[in-house]
Amino acid sequence: MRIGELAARAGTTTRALRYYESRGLLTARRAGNGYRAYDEDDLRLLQQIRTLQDFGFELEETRPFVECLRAGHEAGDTCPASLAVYRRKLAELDGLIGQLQSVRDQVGAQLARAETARAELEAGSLVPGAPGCELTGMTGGGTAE
Amino acid sequence: MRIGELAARAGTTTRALRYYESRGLLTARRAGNGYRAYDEDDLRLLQQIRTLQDFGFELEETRPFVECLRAGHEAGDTCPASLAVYRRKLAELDGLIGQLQSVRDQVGAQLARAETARAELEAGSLVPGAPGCELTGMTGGGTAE
DNA sequence: GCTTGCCTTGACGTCCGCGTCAATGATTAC
DNA sequence: GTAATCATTGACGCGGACGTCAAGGCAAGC
Repeated sequence: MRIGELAARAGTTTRALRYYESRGLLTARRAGNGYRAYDEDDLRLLQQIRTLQDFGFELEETRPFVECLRAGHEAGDTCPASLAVYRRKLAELDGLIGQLQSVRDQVGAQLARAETARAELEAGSLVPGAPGCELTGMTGGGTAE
Repeated sequence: MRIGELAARAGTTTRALRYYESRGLLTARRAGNGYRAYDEDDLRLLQQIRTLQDFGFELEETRPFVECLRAGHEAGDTCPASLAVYRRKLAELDGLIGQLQSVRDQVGAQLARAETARAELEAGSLVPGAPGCELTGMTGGGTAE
């Protein structure tokens, strides 16, 4: 199997495969003409990399899984180093989710506050003799788009 | 106020301020010597930018807030465009949090599965006459770090 | 032969928010 | 005077995972 076919079968690009090779993952043997030659095992390595990449793992974090497969294990996550990466990633995800949730709550509170403030401004602007604070843009409740 | 003082008061760097200016946010007037000159209003603009940046907003997303303040409003989030950014950000955050939660759950499940598989392998390897599947690395339950 | 399509290596571009360095000029401290 | 600090513009670097282009070699169909 050549690089184009492998890339297609794994749903990625030849550029990515060459990049992985440059990083020391997914090394390929060469055919007589200099073309990279891959087999089904390489496809499994690549699928392992892609799965983890889709999860948001960095390339370096996939290395233990790849090495585990290269060592002959039937799954890339049976080796201790892979489990350690899983655990680190879980902790990292939990921390990140917590941060994002916190930001989400703060932004939500700001939105609620600002909406209330605007509603009061608009109510005031409808009263005769209200102060001259211009309400630029759409004054109605129109939702853009 | 010159650029160094403004940066210090806002807890950022002169480089960041020049970058904001290059993006069209936070334009400064110039003193006779060519130095940038800022006032308290600029500090408020900058604080608005920094707050949103700390929330993870992209620079472009802070623009409506800055323009709102420049238009004379007492808060940057009273204008409709700012509210729209808040709402988009909330939706974006919700989507992202959901994705991360999904990934977290999948990684957690993979970890549990792999741990179980390893436990069974180790149990098997303790039995005389077990197949020759090498368990490389730490075989015990040692938690690294 | 010719064209088309795959392959090779090498190198620069992308995105974003700056960091860092360089060379030079203004201000301030002593 | 002079040294230290602050300012200016310009330009390159970074990280991560590639995209994209260039210039050429190899293979297959007609």
